[in-house]
Amino acid sequence: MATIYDVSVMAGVSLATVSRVVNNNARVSDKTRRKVLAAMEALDYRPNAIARSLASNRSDSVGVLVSQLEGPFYGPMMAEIENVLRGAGKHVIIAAGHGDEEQEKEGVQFLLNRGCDALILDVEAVPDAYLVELCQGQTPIVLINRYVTGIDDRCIYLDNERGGYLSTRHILSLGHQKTAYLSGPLYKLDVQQRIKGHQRALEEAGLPFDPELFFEGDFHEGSGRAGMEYFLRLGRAFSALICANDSMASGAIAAALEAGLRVPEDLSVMGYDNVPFPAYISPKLSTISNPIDKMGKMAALWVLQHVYEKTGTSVTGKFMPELIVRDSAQARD
Amino acid sequence: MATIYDVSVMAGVSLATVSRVVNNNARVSDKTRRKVLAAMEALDYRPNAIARSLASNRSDSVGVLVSQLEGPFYGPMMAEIENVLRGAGKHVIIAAGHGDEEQEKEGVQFLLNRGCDALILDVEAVPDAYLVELCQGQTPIVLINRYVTGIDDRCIYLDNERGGYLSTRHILSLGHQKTAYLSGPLYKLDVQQRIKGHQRALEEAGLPFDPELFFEGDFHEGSGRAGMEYFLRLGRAFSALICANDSMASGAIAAALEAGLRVPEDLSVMGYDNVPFPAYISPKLSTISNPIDKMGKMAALWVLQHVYEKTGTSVTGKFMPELIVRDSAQARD
DNA sequence: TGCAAAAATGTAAGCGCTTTCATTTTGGCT
DNA sequence: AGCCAAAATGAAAGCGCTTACATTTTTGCA
Repeated sequence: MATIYDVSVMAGVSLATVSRVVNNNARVSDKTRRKVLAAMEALDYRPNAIARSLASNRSDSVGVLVSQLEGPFYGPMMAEIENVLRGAGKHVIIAAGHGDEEQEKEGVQFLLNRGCDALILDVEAVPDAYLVELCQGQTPIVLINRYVTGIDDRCIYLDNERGGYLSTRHILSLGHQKTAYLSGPLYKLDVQQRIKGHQRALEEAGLPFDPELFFEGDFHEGSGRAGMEYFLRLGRAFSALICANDSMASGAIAAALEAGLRVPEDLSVMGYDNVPFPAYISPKLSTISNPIDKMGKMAALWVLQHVYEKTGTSVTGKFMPELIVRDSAQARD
Repeated sequence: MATIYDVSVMAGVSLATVSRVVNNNARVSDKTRRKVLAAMEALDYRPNAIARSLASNRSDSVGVLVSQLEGPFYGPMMAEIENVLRGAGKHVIIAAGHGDEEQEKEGVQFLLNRGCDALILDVEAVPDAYLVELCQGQTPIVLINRYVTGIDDRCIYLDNERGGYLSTRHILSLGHQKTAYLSGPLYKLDVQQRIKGHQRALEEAGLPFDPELFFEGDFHEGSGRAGMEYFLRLGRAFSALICANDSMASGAIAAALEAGLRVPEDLSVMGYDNVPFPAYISPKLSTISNPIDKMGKMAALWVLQHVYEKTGTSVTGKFMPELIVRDSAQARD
């Protein structure tokens, strides 16, 4: 692999000059530039990103930490981030935290040690204090999908309380009185918020929250299925099931169908997140939009503005969920 | 940020000694080791990965290039790769090629320039020759989801011809005579292979391949829908639709249902890939397994063995698809 | 106790690049 | 031609680490 030194020798100039034309950040006479470019071409010279980072203390790369690589949720987000950043000539290094505090911290360290210019974090297991401290550090941080007081300006998040509210209000407006709630893991803040919204809607309608018709799942299809089976075993009547995400809703629907229930005729089901697939199969899932891709884009734009000093659209942190009415929920007969 | 120099001063030893205890690759007396570790602890020392890479010419990271970050297909693969590698203390840098030759090449360059110790590539747009040449280079390469003659030992792939064959044979065994085929982009090799298998099954049954009942989609739901609409508009009778992947199958089913057809009563549908979601919604999709996650794992193991010299399970390149019978295809009345 | 071999540690030269500062060249004026 | 500021270029000191090689210390054993 040719180095900058080889180029400088071939072009008959100094290292500094080659560096200047590579980085295009200082005046170089046309004649010299042409000589250098020719040498670069001839040697098929590729700047060594590692050496460049070490010397300049920047890497033109931003680190992204997500909970999972698989699943329908994070993919679009990563894709958007990559898109925006690549468009600006920056690169993305992705790591996974697996919703585990240790692994999340380790992932952050890894990205930091790799000299990322900024970090976009979707973390759920680390405590707020850790994040606040992280934000004091050298490397700029953006949080996605999480709101932490004290570093509001670094947070890009969905109003999950409102989403929970919208979902339940929709169900109630269809005339349902008895509803079951299929929740995500309770330690997650967004899960708690969704429940809060759910309860607010119930309260507003003068309906009680029934702790028995509540099941804590893990956001995966399997637990949706498990939740449905639990509710069925319970033997309590309910005409609508409100789920904390689409994956669990899918699992629940599958279980319901297998148990001989018709959806939505016998049971209305609401999802949450609006991930792609459930829109395409029968019954099409009514759900709450979670513009995770737009949030990813926003995070990338934040980085572009605050780290790479590109100007552009102003960055807003709070996103609003919307009700998406499809076929899985209908009016109660 | 503390450097190795700070640690060496605090511990009263040389740089080299600190480096030795950090890397744990040369004998250091217990007493010295303890002093150094104490200093590291006290200074909260974190080795700078960039500097380390530059000096040692390895990075403990492997680059992964996938076509897309979103969608149900690559997530599980990336997750498996990350899993295996993280378990071995290695890290993963992910880039996206977007199925575009230029972007794929650029992605490869990026990963190479970042000093990855090895590359795992899922590329579709670059020509075979490019890959063969790449394999001559310094950095070890593994190809996933692609078979290239001449570098067979670097390829981890699915027998797509067999998958196509299995899918169609299943449909034919159910008594269907008139089938439509919803293909992926024809320039892709795996797509061509699936078609070959399809045709072999037809031939074996003495049935003709009907070029009119053939539609080239793009692997996304939308084109599944479009394909279905095209077939419907055509007005030709067919009792089964064989799709080149699950996403298009989902789109096609949605369109069929909207057109008033019942699946599978009026129309049997086969998917391909066995991605998670369609298993959970009605009708559950019959499909062909594509163990992309296992292939990812295998690629990671290959790297572990050939690059980091860990021994372990032997690595096999060719994977066999399997028929997965669920509800979307049934015997013709 | 003395000595060679083994073990531990230190020295210093890079890895490939950026960047500050010094030096040389250029070009516009008089 | 001669002068000077501006432009172009070069020299060299790092960035934080690894590692070959040299040196010192320890160990085992006669």
